[in-house]
Amino acid sequence: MTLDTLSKGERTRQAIAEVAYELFLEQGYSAASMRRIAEQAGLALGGIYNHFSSKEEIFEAIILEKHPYKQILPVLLSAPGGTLSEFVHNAAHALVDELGRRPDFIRLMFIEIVEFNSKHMPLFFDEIFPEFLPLVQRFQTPNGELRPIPPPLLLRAFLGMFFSFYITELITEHMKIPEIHENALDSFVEIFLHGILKEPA
Amino acid sequence: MTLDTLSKGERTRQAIAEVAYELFLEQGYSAASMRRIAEQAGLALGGIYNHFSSKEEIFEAIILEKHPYKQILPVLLSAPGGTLSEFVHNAAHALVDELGRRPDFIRLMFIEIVEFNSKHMPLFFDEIFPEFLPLVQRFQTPNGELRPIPPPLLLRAFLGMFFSFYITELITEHMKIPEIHENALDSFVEIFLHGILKEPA
DNA sequence: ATAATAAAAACGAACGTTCGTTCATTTATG
DNA sequence: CATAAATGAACGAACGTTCGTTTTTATTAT
Repeated sequence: MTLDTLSKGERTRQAIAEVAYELFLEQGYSAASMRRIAEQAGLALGGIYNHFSSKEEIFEAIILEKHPYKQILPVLLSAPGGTLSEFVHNAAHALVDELGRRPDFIRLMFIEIVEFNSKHMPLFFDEIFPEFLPLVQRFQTPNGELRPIPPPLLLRAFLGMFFSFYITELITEHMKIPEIHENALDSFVEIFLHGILKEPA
Repeated sequence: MTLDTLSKGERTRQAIAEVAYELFLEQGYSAASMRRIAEQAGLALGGIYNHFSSKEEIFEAIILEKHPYKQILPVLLSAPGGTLSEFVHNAAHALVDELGRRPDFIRLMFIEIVEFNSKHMPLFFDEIFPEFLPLVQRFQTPNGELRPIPPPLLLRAFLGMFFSFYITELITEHMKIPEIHENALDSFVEIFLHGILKEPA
């Protein structure tokens, strides 16, 4: 996985993807040109096509690798918490913190929605969701405190809930009314827990 | 304001804006071409430039006219409610309902963020916020129940809070866990009221 | 009303760029 | 030495915008 063990081709491919990622974030998909990607990646225009068959294929590779859900996975996997309630609380805070540290992430979602009408999302969900499932299964014991909700649903609810919370913060961050936001995340956690637990926490 | 009283020029201008609005929503800003706008608006390519000096000027006109905040204004202005709490409750529900009826609105915001990095937003806020202020002033009496918060802040908090709630719903709507969402809006209302009132409702 | 007239609007070809992609060729790699 | 990678010119298409011209509109004088 280090630089030396990678073939020349693989290194170039990653350089292209990395540069394209930055340009897509800066300018959007259409406005970021193949010529500029090639230039910044340090190779000729035509050379890109030895590694990707089209511009959209570059974008698809980036979506799979850099989507916020993918970036957030290790953060959630390492969130502490003995009980389910503790874990949800910690995982939610860890997720929102991490997203706050990397506001660029969310733009990739926006770009996909605007320029592709979410057409890559089914593929993405199929690829990424299995990686999240161990999180859920950890607490899904036969007589546990969890209501019998299918794991994919649980997962989508969690991600949707706290991803949306982050977007909330993003939009309202410049409004500077701390009283309103101070405990908002914990309110979200409460609402979510109330939805998935047999007995209220 | 009827069709007859409008000059030919004004009618064409509106037709262009209307068609461009739909195309921008469908394809994004860059991908929607001037030729296609002209074609669908029923005039020649060059004719557009008798009414708009550039493609971006069309987008700016659309932002001012079709931005969700603008569309939501009359809905809020006509929301009933004797007390502030009642009004906030009704206004929040009216806003979320109206947005739910028109999911296209939110795409315009996404497009602006992705393709223009929010560069039109300051202009937009200056144009649109004064129109909202009567809403706030209605309840800002010297010894009222409202904490002394500057009206623009109050306004931004309200719009941010319930706009974000709508986005939440948008993202999680296909997840189908009704238990979680049933009373979520009222939870938002509670949180918001707790933030702006001297005494809890 | 009708005709004259100046202004507004529509036309469509053309401009210069830039786009994503291809390809024959050369260079570098393993 | 065979294969992978890089080259850069070239392709056709599409882009936003301009411009000289024609047509339509709205206003004025008859």
